[in-house]
Amino acid sequence: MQSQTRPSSSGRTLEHPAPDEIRLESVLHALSDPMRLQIVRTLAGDGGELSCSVFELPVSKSTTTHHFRVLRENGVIQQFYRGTAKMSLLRRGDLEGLFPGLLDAVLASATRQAERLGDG
Amino acid sequence: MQSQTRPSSSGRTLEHPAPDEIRLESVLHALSDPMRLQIVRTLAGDGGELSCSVFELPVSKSTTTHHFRVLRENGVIQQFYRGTAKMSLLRRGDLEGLFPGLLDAVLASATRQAERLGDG
DNA sequence: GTCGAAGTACGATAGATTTCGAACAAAAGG
DNA sequence: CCTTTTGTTCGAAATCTATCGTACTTCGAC
Repeated sequence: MQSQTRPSSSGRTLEHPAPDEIRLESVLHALSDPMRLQIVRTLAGDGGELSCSVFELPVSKSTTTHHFRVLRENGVIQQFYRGTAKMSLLRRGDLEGLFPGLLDAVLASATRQAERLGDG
Repeated sequence: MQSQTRPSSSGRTLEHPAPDEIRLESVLHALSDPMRLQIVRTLAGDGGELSCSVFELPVSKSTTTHHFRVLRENGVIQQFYRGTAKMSLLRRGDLEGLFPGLLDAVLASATRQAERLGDG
């Protein structure tokens, strides 16, 4: 059974929930942490895939790993390895299909609040 | 200005955050609990004010008190006393002003998910 | 004035969550 | 092979959360 199961890159596999496993409550919870909301805003602003290291979060490396994992396990982002880097991107399509308008409303609200609090 | 205040609001005061104190992350956190999301859905469905006791939640009275308090302290609902009952209603206007479209997107997503999971 | 209904307050507890540092692992490039 | 970059894993600690039961308060009705 293990003849050639490893899909693409070496042996580093990442678990992602299927679309029908993504729960609204879990997504809201994932987005309710300031650090994670900032990550999602950055990903949305870029539009593509970003390596974890481009986020200069004011926490340690292991904490950063933790937050990206929460986002991935709750269905907010997709991740994969490219060399030594781990790339992340928003699961825009899946989220829009499940919860139409939700992500955009959250992102717009976050932008609005950042402007209101003087953190444009 | 007290010519005709809320009937018998005697000494029981309830703390509510002012609109500019309501944080997006806090609202998302408040909505990320299944019990609280259910409460908000019921309030939204009714459109008006409801007493806490009409919610037949599968938890104890003290836990119910806790959840309503979280919703109130995070700016999602407004509460006031009427006799022995405590009435709750959504802060639709305030939330719409701060986070346009957010509440509607969450409510629509919740309805959609309930249908998908066979819980209409 | 007494009683029931509706909630609150007060611990208490079990389980999450966020955070850290130190040790480890994989890939890329000399 | 060795080193650097990038990120993971493994405890561990501090804090937060959801939950409960019991005792208490407040209001309206009788």
